[in-house]
Amino acid sequence: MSTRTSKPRRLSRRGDTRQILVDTALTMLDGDKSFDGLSLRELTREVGIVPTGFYRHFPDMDALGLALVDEAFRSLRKILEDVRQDTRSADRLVASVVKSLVRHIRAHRAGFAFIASERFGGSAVVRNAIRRELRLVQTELAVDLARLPYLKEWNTTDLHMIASLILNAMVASAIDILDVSARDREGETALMKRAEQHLRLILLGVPHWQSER
Amino acid sequence: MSTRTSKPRRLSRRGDTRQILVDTALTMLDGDKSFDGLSLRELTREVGIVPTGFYRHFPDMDALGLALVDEAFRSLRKILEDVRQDTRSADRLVASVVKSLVRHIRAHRAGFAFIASERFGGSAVVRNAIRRELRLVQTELAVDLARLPYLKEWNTTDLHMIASLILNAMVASAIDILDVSARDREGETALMKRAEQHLRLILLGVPHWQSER
DNA sequence: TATCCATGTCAACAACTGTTCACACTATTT
DNA sequence: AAATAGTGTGAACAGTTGTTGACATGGATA
Repeated sequence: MSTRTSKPRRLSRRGDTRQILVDTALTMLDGDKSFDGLSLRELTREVGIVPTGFYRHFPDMDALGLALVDEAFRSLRKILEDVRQDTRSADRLVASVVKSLVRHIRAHRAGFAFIASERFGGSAVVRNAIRRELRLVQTELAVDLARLPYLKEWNTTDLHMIASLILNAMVASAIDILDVSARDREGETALMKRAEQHLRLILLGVPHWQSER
Repeated sequence: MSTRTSKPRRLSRRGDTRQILVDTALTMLDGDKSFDGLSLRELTREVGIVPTGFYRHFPDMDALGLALVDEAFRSLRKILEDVRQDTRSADRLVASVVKSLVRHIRAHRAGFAFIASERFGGSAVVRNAIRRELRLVQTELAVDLARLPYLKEWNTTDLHMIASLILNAMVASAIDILDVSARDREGETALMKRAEQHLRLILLGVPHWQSER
C-alpha cells in the first residue's frame, strides 16, 4: 500500500464509448430537450463516464453535433435507396414510399426527431450541416425523377422544384407521424393515408405543368 | 442620510416591460439560440432589469414561452386575413398570397423564426402550443377553401387534406425565405418564385382529384 | 394628502456549467 | 517483457444558473 491506488472501477467499454455517446445524446434529445439545452455534464452522467472523459472522443459539443447529424442521415438515405430499387408504377410506388418511410421512422425515431427539431434549431453548426445534407438529398431525388418516363423532357429547374415540394411534404408527414406514433397507432395509419394523398395530389398536377407560362 | 437609500436609478418603463421582455426574447431567439437554451438571466440582462424582476411579469419561463407563441401567431393570422379579402382568380391569387407572405416575413422575422424553430423544439409546453395554433390555422384555411366555386362539392376530409398540404408548403417556403432574406435579396425572389410554383402545382392537381378511388 | 399596488432592487443560496491538468489503468503492439 | 496509445479518473477553477425573501420607489387612486 505504498501508492494511493484508489479503485477506479472503470468499465472498459473497449472502443465504442464514442458510439454510446452519440446514441445516448440522440435518445436524450428525443424527449424534452434541444441540442443547445443539452449539457456535456448531463450527457456524460447518463453515459456513465466522468465529464472530462468526453474530451477523449470529441473536441467540443459542436463536434458531437456534427456526429449526430451524420448518424441521423445515415437512416434517412436508406429510405431513398429502398425507393430507388422499387420500379413499380407511379401509383403503387406512392404507397410503397410511405410504407418505407414509416418503417424507417419507427426504427430510427430519435434520428428523425433530431433532424426535425435541429433543422431550425439553436446551433448554427448543426443547423447548417443538416441543411447541407437535405440539399444533397433533394438533388438525388431530382436525379431520380429525371429517370421517370413522363418527366424525361423536363428541365432541371422544374425537376428541382418538384423534388423540393415532394421532399418538404414528406418531411412534414414524417414529423407528424413521428409525433403521434409513440402513443397512437390508429392515428398513425390515418397520417399515413394523408401522406399518400399528399403525394398523389402532387403527382396529379405534374402532367399538367407547363414551364414558363 | 439616515437610511441607506442607495440609488436604484430605476428606468420606470411604465407598463410595457412585459412587452419588452417578449420582444427581446424573440430577437435573441432569432440568432443562434433556442428557447430552452435561453436563460432567464441573460434575458433580463439584455432587457436591463435585474433577474428577479422577471417574476413580476411571468411566473416562470414556460409562461414566457406561451406569450411568445401568442405574439408570433398574431402576425401569422394577419396573413390569412389579407388573403381572405382578396377575391381574385385562383391564378393571380397565388402570386398575391406569396407576396403577402414575404411582406409579413420581413416585418416579423423573429416571430416566424420562433415558430419554425420551436415547432419541434425542446420545450413541450411551447411545442404543443404552437401545434395547437397551427391546427387552428389549418381549419380556417379549410373553411376558406370550401368557399371556392370548384371546391364546393368536396367533403371536409379532403378539404383538410389540401389545406394541410398547402399550409406545409407555405411554412416550408417561409422558412427557406426567412433563412436567406437576411443577406441575399436575389435569392429571396428566386425562392418566392419557387413558392408560387409549389402552390400552382398543387392547385393544378386539385381538379383531377377524386376522393376514395 | 395619504395609501396602495405595480414594479423595480439587492443580497444570498446551492446547484450546475465547460475546461484545465496531472494521474491511473489496460490492451495491443513492439 | 517493455513500451505505447487509448481511455477513464479526480480535484480544482471561475462562471453561470433559478429562486427565495425583504426592501424601495413612484404613479394612480381614494
